[in-house]
Order: sequence, then C-alpha cells, then structure tokens
Amino acid sequence: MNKAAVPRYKVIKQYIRDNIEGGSWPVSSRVPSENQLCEQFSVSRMTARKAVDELTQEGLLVRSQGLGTFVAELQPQSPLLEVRNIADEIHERGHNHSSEVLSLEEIPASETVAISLELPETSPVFHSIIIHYDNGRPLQREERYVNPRFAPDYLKQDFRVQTPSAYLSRVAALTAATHVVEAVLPTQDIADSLVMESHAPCLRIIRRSWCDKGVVSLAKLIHPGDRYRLGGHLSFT
Amino acid sequence: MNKAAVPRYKVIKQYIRDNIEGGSWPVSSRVPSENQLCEQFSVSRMTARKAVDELTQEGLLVRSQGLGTFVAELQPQSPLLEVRNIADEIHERGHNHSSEVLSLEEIPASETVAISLELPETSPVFHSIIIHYDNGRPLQREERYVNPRFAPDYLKQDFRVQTPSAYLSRVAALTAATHVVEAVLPTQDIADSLVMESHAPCLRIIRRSWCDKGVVSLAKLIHPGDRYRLGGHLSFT
DNA sequence: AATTTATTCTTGTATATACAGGATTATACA
DNA sequence: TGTATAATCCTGTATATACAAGAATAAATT
Repeated sequence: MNKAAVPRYKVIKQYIRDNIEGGSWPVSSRVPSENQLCEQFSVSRMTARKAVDELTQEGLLVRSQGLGTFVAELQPQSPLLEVRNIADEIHERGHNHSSEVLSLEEIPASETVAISLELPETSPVFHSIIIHYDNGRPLQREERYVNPRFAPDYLKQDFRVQTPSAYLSRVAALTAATHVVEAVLPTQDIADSLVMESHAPCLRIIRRSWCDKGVVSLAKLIHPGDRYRLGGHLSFT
Repeated sequence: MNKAAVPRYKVIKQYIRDNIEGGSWPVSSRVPSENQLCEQFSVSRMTARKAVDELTQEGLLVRSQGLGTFVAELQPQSPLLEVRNIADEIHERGHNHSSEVLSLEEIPASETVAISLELPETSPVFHSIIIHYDNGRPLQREERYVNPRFAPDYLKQDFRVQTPSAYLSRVAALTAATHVVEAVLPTQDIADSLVMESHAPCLRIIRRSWCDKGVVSLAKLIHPGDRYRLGGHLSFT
C-alpha cells in the first residue's frame, strides 16, 4: 500500500511555496533549477518541471529560458487570498477585526438569486448578512448566497474568524469569479448598519464565484472611504 | 529547416479554442480524449495532454477522471478580454462607441506614478486621458500611465478604435493585475467632462497590470449609474 | 587586449512507455 | 432477473530520454 497519497509534484510545489512565502527565497532570487529539484527529491525532470510549471501559471514564479526560474517580482496574492478586500488586509496586519452576523438562514431562492446561482426558483439556498468591523468601526456589509451543494454545513460554521482563507476552505475550491462594481447611495437601513450618512457614496460589489460544483453569489457594501482590492493572475496566450 | 516554429501543443490548443469559441463544441460537451487528439495530430499523449492541461488551467475546459474532458459550463471571458468594463461590452454589442482624447503626451513621472510603475522619479512615461462615449453619452474617463518599455509607439497609436483587445495587443501581454476600487465624489472638472452632477457618486478604479516587462497603471472614473465588470480565472491549489 | 568560439547550464519541446484510479459498460454468474 | 465481476476507456501520475534554443562563462584565437 502506498504510504503517501499526495503526488510527488505537489510535494515539490508546496516546498517551493513554503520557501517563498516563508521568506527564505526573496523576490527576484533564483529558485533551484529543474535538475537540482529532481535530484533533491529523487524524481524525474518532468515531475519537477510540472511543479514549477503550475507555480509559474499561478504567477508565483517566472521562467527565463537559458537563465533559470525566479521568484516573481510582483507576486499575486496567495491563491487562497486571490480575492480579498481591505478589511481582510487589516485583519492580517493584526488589527482587531470582528464580525456581527445579522442574519443566517436557509431561504427559498428568489427569482434573481435563482438565476444568479443557476438553481430552480424557490430551491433552498443559504443566506447570510455579516457586518465586518475594524476596532469597532463598521467596514463592510456582506451578503452571501451560497449553493448548498458547496457547503452543506454552511449554517453551522463559526463566523468569529472570517479570514478569506477560512471562508474559502469552508466553501469549496472556487476557480473563477466575476465582479460587478458600482457606486451607490445606501438605503437608510444599510446606512444605519454601516454607521454612515446616507448621502455618502459607498461601493457595491456583486461577486459570482464558481467551480464545477456550482455558484456562490456575494454582495458587498463597502463603507465610504474604504477601498476594495482585487488581484489575480490573468492568463494570456 | 523547420517550417513551423509554432510548438505542436500550441497548435492543438488553438484548434480546441477555435472549436469552442466558434461554437462547434457547445458548453458541457465532451472534447476529444487525449488519445484521440494525439492520433489526430500525430503527437504523443504528453504533448496532447499539455494542450488540454493549459486550457484547463485557463478555465476553458474541465477534466474529470474516468469520464473525459468537457467544455467548461461557465467560461471565463476570452483571455484578452479578461479585464473589461461595461463600455467595452456595449461596444461589442454594436452600440455607437466613441472616444475623445483629452491628453496624450510624454511626461516625467511624478512621485506617485514612479512608485506605481516601479520606475525612477522623473523618468519619461506615457500619459493619456480618454473619455469614452456611448451614443454621445459620456461613460468613462480613463487615465493611463504606460511604461515606455511596454509600447514604444504608444503615442502614435490610433485611438479611434478602443476595444480592449486592440489596447492589449498594442501594449503587451499582461499577465497579472490588481484593482483597487472606491466610490468617490468627483471634482468639478471631472464632473464636467463626464457631464454629471458633482454630488453623484462615481466609481474610481486604479488598475495595475504587469508582466516581466514592467507595469502599466490605469485610473478610471465611471459615470454614475454605470458599472464595472471584472472577470477571470482564479487558480487554486 | 580584444574578439571570436566553444562549453556549460538553463529552460522549452517532444516522444514512448508504464501503471494507478475513477467511471461506464459489457459479461458472467447465481 | 438481479448481482457481482470483468473489460474498457478515460484522466492522473511518473519515468527516462532526447534534442533545441537562450544566456552566461570559459577558452581559444587573432
């Protein structure tokens, strides 16, 4: 019986990622060549190459024929943090981030939600409204519609820790997303929940994420003065 | 001498892409198996697999062990259109899109621009301000800062056609981008150029795109009531 | 000393092969 | 007829090898 079900190239991938994210291999530095890797891990060159290949496509590494492979100068956020907002960054910087769950329930899909999640109308979907705070200051109102196939135990989760990675690990491995962004004036109740004046412009973001399992929809309202950041690796031919 | 410098796996990639984007292979349909492809193109399985591999990582295909490879149900936008805004979509739908160039010149980089483009201060950068219209209605004010290494003939270009693909083909193959989005109240001159009232909230988007050649920075102001769309394929582990 | 050439290391492309493991279908058995 | 088994087709992982092509360095030549 095989002791390790983890493919070898993934082990190498993680090794490289750890060294980069741990700071051992600084930006622009050369990573071990494919030959060095396959000697170090006792694998064939094609296996080592596959690890480097995928990290390159993820934007973490840059290859240069004849020179070597290097840690990308402008690293995209870690894959799991690819879609993040300023509140998340504040959280990572050690500020006091907290969340308040305004609503958390299973509801029948409205027409709009059903279309967005590609489900039949009135089929059950999970719905949550969360307010994010930084040191007591409201930052963001987040409304999620989750396809139950994604996260059957979504309603049972612990919302006290709300980092994006925690969220994503609960939901699923989303592989693609679209964002539609607009500037709006908030309704009165939203203005109240974000503790802002109703004539101040705030950001409204509707995000649809999906993988083969289904679609997750998410609407955010960002407090005036705060910004939203999107990062990612775009694949070109 | 080799007639074709194009690698074989890229030929296969293009063949698959053509069939999908041309509509021959509808969404959810099965694409030829790796064995079929390597027989059809007289290549080894690993070569055919590489083509399918990359298209899968780009989100165009979905693999399923034991079943086959399928056209992804929710296709990301074509790679070259990965970052687009509503104005672009209107343009594609056949509306009357036009642009007005307010400014087009080479300027020394200010401190902010220099940092953003990762260039020394006062080094020359290309700068343009463009207003986009749809049927005469102003949609968007776009301000670009371009690293000259990207597009040496940027100032000579024809701005009459401003589709994203035309833009990108002139600039370079950008491989990654971050967007920072916020809702703002416009200054008076911007409100004038967008023909809007200065108390209406509009969208401000700062985009940094890059590849190994350098960085392009772009600031957009979106007319109130219009939205901005971001789509893409996110790579997860 | 300066220039050209050759060597070496790197990534890029490609082949042929092998077995594991998931999913479906056909077959044999009870 | 129903159930278990086998065959088959697919993707997933992995090896060993080969040559091309870019980039830097060492060596040879002028």
